[in-house]
Amino acid sequence: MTTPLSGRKAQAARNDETILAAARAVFMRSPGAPVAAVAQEAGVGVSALYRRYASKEELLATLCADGLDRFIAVARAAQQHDDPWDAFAAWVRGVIEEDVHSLTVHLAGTFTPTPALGELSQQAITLGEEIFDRAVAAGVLRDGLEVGDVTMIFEQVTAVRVADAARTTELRRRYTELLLDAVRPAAASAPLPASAPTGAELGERWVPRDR
Amino acid sequence: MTTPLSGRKAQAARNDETILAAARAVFMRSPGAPVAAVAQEAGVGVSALYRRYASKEELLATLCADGLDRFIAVARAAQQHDDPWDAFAAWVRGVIEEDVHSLTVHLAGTFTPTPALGELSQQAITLGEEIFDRAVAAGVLRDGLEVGDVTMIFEQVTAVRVADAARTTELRRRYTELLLDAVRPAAASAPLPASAPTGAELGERWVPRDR
DNA sequence: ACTTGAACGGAACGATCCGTTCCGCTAGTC
DNA sequence: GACTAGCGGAACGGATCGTTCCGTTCAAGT
Repeated sequence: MTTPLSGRKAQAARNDETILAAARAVFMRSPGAPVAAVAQEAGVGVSALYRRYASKEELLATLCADGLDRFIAVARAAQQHDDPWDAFAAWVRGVIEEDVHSLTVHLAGTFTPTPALGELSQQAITLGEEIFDRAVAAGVLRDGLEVGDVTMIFEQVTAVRVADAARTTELRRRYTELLLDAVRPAAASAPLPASAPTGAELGERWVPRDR
Repeated sequence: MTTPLSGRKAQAARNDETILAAARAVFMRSPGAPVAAVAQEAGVGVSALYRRYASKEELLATLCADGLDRFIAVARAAQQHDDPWDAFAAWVRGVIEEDVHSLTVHLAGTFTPTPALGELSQQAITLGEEIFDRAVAAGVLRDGLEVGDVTMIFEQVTAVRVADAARTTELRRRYTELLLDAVRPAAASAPLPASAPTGAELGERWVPRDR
């Protein structure tokens, strides 16, 4: 069943994806962007958008679920590696590459979470723990490192951003490798100070923010 | 000359510092905060604020200059270390500790830069280069690392933030040490990909942003 | 004691932004 | 050729925020 190039239905169906892609691009760039910016990026009017989503919040929730899906897909693919370190590195690189962090955590707090989102997020967390624990068991991570640290690494690399999008990707790759090096046992010059972020600390960003 | 506890002049002088400190705290927490938030944090009315600064922009510029001053002070202090690595580490730790990055780069682009600010910033850059080059000459940094990378490290660690301020400081210390480990020669498993950010890329954030 | 005015608190104003709705048009479809 | 799903974009209403303004207070000067 190939979609015909013309016809109203086909056009509308194509718009579905165009709009979602535009929303992803825009909100990744600036999480607080107005709805009109998404419409402009997609080359459509605002009404095309509101025909599909009842509100901005619903669009954001959809995007967030989409991000979690990607996260889970990346993690599952990474798990296929035989070597625990390769799996770990593939997971980290993949999450950064797809900019999944911007799509999830940065959007969290801008809408009231749904139960479905909670389940997806729980699944993502579990997958991450599996990959991490395997790496720990294999002794390829430095002492004292915990899963929460990896989340913070995502957060930190995601903060790398310059005007040019392609260059941003390049730079993120650079610091991903830097941090992957940092996380190996050979890098440790002393125990890390303080304690890794707890699940509660990482979870607090899901509650709606005041500002 | 001790300031008397009472008297209008004394009260006003005390307010000067209270307001600046409040502004620092508020804008470090959220760079786009309204003026009223600063007034509230300082426990004064908005008019006390506008008596001292002609506009919000002027307040931000003052704060930014203050941040650059701190940066320069930290760098000068770090330079006193005999050991090049100690100097480098002290510089990085100090900048993170004082959260100078939030005070400068995060505020940049929200106001039109003044020439004086440009000079301060140039001085800060030069100081950083001196410390960095000394470390490179001593061979205590991994191959391929450049000064621009250090700025990005500041940016990344500054992105670490949780609700509790004290805990944020702790966590930032943790990742500062992680990244300091990463920049040492022992950590290098392979050359870093891509190239370090150029001066132009780092400078572009000083031009006023559209959003 | 009385006046004065610097300093201030906070309400009010006006501009801007943004989510959402609505109206008129277009172009497939029957 | 009439009908209507889908759409573009102007218009609306609410919220936010920088700035101004007015009434009040209280230390200093007489």
